[in-house]
Amino acid sequence: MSAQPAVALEGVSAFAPAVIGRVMRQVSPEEARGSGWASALLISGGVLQIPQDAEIYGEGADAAAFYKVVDGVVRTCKFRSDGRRQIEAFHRKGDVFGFESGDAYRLTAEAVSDCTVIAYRRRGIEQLAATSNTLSQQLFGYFMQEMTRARAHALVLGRRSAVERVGAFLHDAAQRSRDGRTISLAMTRQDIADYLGLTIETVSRTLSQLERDEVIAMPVSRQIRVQDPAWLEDLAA
Amino acid sequence: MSAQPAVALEGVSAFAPAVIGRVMRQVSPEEARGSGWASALLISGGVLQIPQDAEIYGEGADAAAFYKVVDGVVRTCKFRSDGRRQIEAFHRKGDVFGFESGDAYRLTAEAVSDCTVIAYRRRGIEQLAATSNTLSQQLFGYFMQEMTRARAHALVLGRRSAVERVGAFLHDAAQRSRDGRTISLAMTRQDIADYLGLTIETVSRTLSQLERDEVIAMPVSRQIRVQDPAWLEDLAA
DNA sequence: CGATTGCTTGATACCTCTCAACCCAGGTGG
DNA sequence: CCACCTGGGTTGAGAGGTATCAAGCAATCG
Repeated sequence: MSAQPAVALEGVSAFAPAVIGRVMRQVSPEEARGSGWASALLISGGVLQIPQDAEIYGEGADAAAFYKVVDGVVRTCKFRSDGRRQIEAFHRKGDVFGFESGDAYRLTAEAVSDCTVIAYRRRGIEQLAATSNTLSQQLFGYFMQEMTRARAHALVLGRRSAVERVGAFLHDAAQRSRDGRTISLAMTRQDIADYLGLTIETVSRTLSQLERDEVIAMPVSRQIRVQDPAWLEDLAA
Repeated sequence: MSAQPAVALEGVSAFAPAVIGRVMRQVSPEEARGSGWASALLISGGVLQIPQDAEIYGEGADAAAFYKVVDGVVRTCKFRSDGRRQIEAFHRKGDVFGFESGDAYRLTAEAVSDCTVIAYRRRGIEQLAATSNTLSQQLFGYFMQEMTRARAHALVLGRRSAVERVGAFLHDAAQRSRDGRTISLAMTRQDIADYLGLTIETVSRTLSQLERDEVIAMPVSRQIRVQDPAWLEDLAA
């Protein structure tokens, strides 16, 4: 269960899931500063390598930083008392995650695959935003993106049938792929199921059915090619 | 399609459901300026009275304004090609809605009950935010609230059973009520169903079952009293 | 008063969950 | 090299819950 991420030169406290990671690779200054605004907020040593399935931060931990994905995929999720897990979002290269209104994280963030992320200090962000027009707009943009995704996710979950949910997931994934058709999945069927509010079996069955209907091709389970984009488009409408 | 929020004194076109409402009541200056920041953005004549079920703005319309609820309840929703409707959120007194990242609204806003809302100009908001620390923080706060709600809604919809969904809805509604137990519903069963991704019959049956189990009391269909708060609490956990 | 609207309740069909078996690829160890 | 194990994924059979179709009730309205 424990997802001590990682990676400590010396002793990582077993009870401090919030303290994680260390610099393992040097990222270029341009990459870290990203869109220009971030240098003032960049945490020294804030470039983190997170191994697969390791925790980046845990629910309830002090929300002192927010993060930007450089490489890999991150999931933010909630664990219920009955053991079920709801994935709120997958974050890919360029996405920012970990914004919080309160002092503590309300979700857990974990690495779906091996990841590189950059941590930015949260404290002082408002003051900086007030002095810098561009920073303000950048943050606003990231924020909007997060919100738009959250809304879109809620709309998908509001759909009742499994085909519609899986279809929406594929549609979204295809949109973000290079050519708009070829999807390489970093996540397991369980991840997809927990994201869509379905069971792993239903996800598997639905994908198989879509393959039989020649909407998609699935040479291996983690590689999906969309054969009939129009069909997905209609479903999403 | 156009949703000029404002305020036609004469002639409401029968074919322009988007053009609705007009100033019917004078709202005090303090009320309109609200938290102090808003006077600069307040649209002249921007206090609107919206009759029940009227549209405030439509999906696709130019997102020139955002709104604050003074009184009543507003729903933001999406209509699908198959005629189904998904309600993204209910907005109550003090809530702000209509934030958009792009130029057009992605959702439709309608009055669940007779409403009073204030419209604020969106243009120029970034500049203002950059010059005013307090405005920036206020907006940030509203924004965060919206995002937190969207996330919470997605988590509820990720839950599979009808009892859990209805329970979460009741829990939330009770939280916002005066005494934490007595709920006055402004919305119909259909609204609730479209918000929870269920059918009207399932919502009705679930409420009846909860009443039989003495978790709630329902003297009339729009009035619900929570008898067993702990039970709801456990369900929400 | 009949018509309409919002809501509840019943019977049945359908879809997803659950439980279970099985397949496959990769890794390990004898 | 092969037996074995493991984790991820697929598939099957049956149970259970929600959607669907249909009827009926109560309050409101013209």
